[in-house]
Amino acid sequence: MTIYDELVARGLIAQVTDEDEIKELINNGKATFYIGFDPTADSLHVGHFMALCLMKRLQMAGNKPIALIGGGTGMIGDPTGRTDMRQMMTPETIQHNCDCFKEQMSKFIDFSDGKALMVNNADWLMDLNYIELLREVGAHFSVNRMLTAECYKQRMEKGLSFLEFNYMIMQSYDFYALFQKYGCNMQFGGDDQWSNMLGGTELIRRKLGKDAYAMTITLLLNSEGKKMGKTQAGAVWLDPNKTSPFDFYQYWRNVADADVLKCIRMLTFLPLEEIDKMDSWEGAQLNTAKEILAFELTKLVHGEDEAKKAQDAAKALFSSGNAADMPSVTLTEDDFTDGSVDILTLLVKSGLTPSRSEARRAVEQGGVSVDGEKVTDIKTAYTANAFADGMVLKRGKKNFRKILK
RNA sequence: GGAUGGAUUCCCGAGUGGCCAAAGGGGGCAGACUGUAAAUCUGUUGGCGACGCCUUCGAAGGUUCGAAUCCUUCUCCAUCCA
Repeated sequence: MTIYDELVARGLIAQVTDEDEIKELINNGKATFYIGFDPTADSLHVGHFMALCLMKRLQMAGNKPIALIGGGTGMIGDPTGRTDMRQMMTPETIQHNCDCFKEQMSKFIDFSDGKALMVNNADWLMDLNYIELLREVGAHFSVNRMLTAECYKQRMEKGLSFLEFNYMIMQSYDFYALFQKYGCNMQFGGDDQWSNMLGGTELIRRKLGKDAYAMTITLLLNSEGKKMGKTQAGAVWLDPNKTSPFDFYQYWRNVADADVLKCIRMLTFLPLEEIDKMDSWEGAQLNTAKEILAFELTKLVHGEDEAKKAQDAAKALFSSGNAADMPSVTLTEDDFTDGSVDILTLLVKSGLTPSRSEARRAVEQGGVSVDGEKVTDIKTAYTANAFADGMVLKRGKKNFRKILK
């Protein structure tokens, strides 16, 4: 099976500019492709992970990836898919984020011996001269056409600043610059980037009279049409300090039935034959599929050891309610008043509830338990020796914390 | 630059002097049911030393016994005109 066919079978490909040409290139390892990452936060998240996996797949097939960090485009902000204006980031923040991205990426992609490149578009975008750019690049863009692009259409209602309007031009310029500098002949990106990417291929055609290609990756949406990898608390991060391996595991362990197979197919490196077998699974059996998904992904991101730990912890917690590896909190002397701590303080201290009011509610509604015993009185208090072996505090069905002294 | 409309709690959106910690919906959280799923039903959803107190209706002032509501200035946004 060729790499292209595999990508199709996994449902990763959304749109392509020239299918035959792209097949030819990537199947034979002749593509030098880039994917851009805008440094909007100090860690990569699940959305980026898809792109990284794709890079890895293509790299394994002999193609050369270029990871482009958007130190320059980050200064502008991509309006795509947003209804509000982006918060402007300071150059310092952007730089910091770029550094974090670099570090995380090098864990996934092999950058040794020129097998892959990492570049920052600040290197060429920051030095652009306005008048020159207008003459050289601006002349090739039709405002009329740009306005018909989906990403701008939405914003026509809510308002779009000239700053953000230029994002497409910057991204197009990136492709043009990479094409010339590194012979980069293909761009990949999320499906929402389609119009920005076409801007690049057009620019290359007009400026240089040469062909370059673009391909978009299917956005990972759940059955309700929302982007996956987001929780109420925010994105699911790849940085273990921002999203612990356990939480990361749990996120995938809890995906909806309707989404499991799609996720396994798109995100894991399991062989397709194996995945096809799971296709017939139904009902409770899907629970096993979720375990596989969660384990595989945690392994990819945090390594096998962490994945095992997360899995063991999860299994132990949900069966017996106790486990060695679970997020823990250690109390200090200061947390005790008159030698004891009350349940509300414990809930807040452990981070299981954000405020005492919510802690109170949780207890009153019967959602809190300690070592498997439901707590019903908000005045319940514990002395230091209750924590001798570690206390398992639980709020709701899925939030556990081990409390130590 | 001018005219008009607007900014309310996590989001949408009511409220136009006291009965407003602010309707309704969405989302979230908890409970029941389950398979750590979905759907459904119920409760809950600013904070706190909690039948009371404190902070919140874009920002800052002012009027008033009393302001999300009235006045002034400012900031931001949308639509139309230039």
